[in-house]
Amino acid sequence: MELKRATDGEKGFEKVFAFLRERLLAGSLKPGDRLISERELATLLGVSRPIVREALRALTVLGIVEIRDRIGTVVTRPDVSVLNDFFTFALAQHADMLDDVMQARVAIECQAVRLACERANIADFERLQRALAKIGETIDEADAGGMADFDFHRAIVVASHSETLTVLHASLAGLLTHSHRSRRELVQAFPSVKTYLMDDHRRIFEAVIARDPERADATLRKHFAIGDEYRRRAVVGDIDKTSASG
Amino acid sequence: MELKRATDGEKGFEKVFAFLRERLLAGSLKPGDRLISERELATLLGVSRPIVREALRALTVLGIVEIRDRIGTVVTRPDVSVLNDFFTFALAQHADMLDDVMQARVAIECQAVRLACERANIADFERLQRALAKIGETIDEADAGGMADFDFHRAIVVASHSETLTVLHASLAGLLTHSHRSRRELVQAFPSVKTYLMDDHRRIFEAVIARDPERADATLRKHFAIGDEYRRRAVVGDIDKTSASG
DNA sequence: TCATCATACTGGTCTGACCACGATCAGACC
DNA sequence: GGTCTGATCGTGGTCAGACCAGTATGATGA
Repeated sequence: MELKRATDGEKGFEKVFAFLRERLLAGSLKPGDRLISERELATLLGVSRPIVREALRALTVLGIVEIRDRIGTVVTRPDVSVLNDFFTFALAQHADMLDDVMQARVAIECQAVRLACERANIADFERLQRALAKIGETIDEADAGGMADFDFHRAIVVASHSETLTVLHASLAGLLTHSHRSRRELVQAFPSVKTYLMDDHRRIFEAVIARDPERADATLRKHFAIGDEYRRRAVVGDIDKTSASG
Repeated sequence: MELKRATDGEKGFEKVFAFLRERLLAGSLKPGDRLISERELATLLGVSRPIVREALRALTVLGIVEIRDRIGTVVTRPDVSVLNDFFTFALAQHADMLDDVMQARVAIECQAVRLACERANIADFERLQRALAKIGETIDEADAGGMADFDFHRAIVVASHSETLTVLHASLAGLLTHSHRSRRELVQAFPSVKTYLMDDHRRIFEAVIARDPERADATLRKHFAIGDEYRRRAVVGDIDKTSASG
């Protein structure tokens, strides 16, 4: 029974995947190129079409390729947003990881704000300013306020003009939306949070405008620390105080 | 004609993928669990087995699940090595992404070193010290030196005791190894790199020992900046100079 | 009690078919 | 001649049923 073999050691899926990987890494398959049809690929490699589809689907979730219904399979420009899927799965395992994820968010944003100081352009400034204004307008609304808060922070990362940081931030943000919302609930508990929210964000904005990375980083970092402090006090039911540890 | 079912709008692959994603994100499917067989899954969701296999394969390349031949499909603890696949593809066509990823690495490590100052224990200190010693021993070797360098930086992240930061850092590691290796080649070009490598890492280590987050962050950040400067000078063919912009 | 073997699983794969729709080109119409 | 229309072909999307090769398990025999 000379089943298949001989052609190469890999079996089925691996064969197809390796075949495509080779072309993709070598550059003979570039973004925009259309692959040959699944049927051709199947006969070419001596496997069945379902196997070919497994390989194509694998490349799809890796963001390497896009399967277009009734059109064909085309090579896409690698998009970092694939990481989103992975991180969602990877980080959603434990709920107690929220604090930990927050640390990663701080890491990303503090680096982003530094880069933003160097790279931000007029459009970035305007976006930040709009987000800042929005925070002021929605200071008393929980949902809208939370979104405005997040938009500002996202604007910082966007202003860094780093795709990697942007994607990582977006991935982590999904897990932290609750954090943002609960933060806004502090507004009711602690009136001083209002000035904290406005002043902090404004100071960060000003530091970026001044293109002062050190100050921007420090201010943003302090902003996070104070937010933590507020949440901590909310947990223990402390009364309002303006100061908070840094 | 009850073609597709009205139970859900998604079709085929999406249906299965969404079904499994739900369980995985909700936590009803935890690492170590064995999924029901492909056949059961197929009948349960009203799709064919090849479709189920597409979904399982997708989860496999995402590192969420492992298909064991003739055993079954089990949920794995998310493994970052998947991201290496992605980055390998991405970089094959997009070499300029390296700088961008480097920014993410700086972000992660600088935050990690701050946390390490707070959380590092004796074991972490010892690991850092061993890594530091290794850097000194392998200062003249390209490969071993690069590994020692990377090990030190990884030890910092490990000392942060942040799973998320560790995961992110490890995921970027695939790319960073190249960066690390090429960095070591600078040792030949610039003798002063030796002292730079030793002194910088030692200073970082000392800052962590002193549990001084600000100094640790600043030192590490400067370390990266000087490394960049060396690489820049290597590109333009500059001669050796000890000082570098910070 | 223990070793052996039949059986019922599992994943891995193939075959051949159908559907719905986009693309294409020939033919009809203006 | 040029444009519009429609049939055909190709594409992905899916299905059903089958076979293989091992694993795991339980029944059977020693």
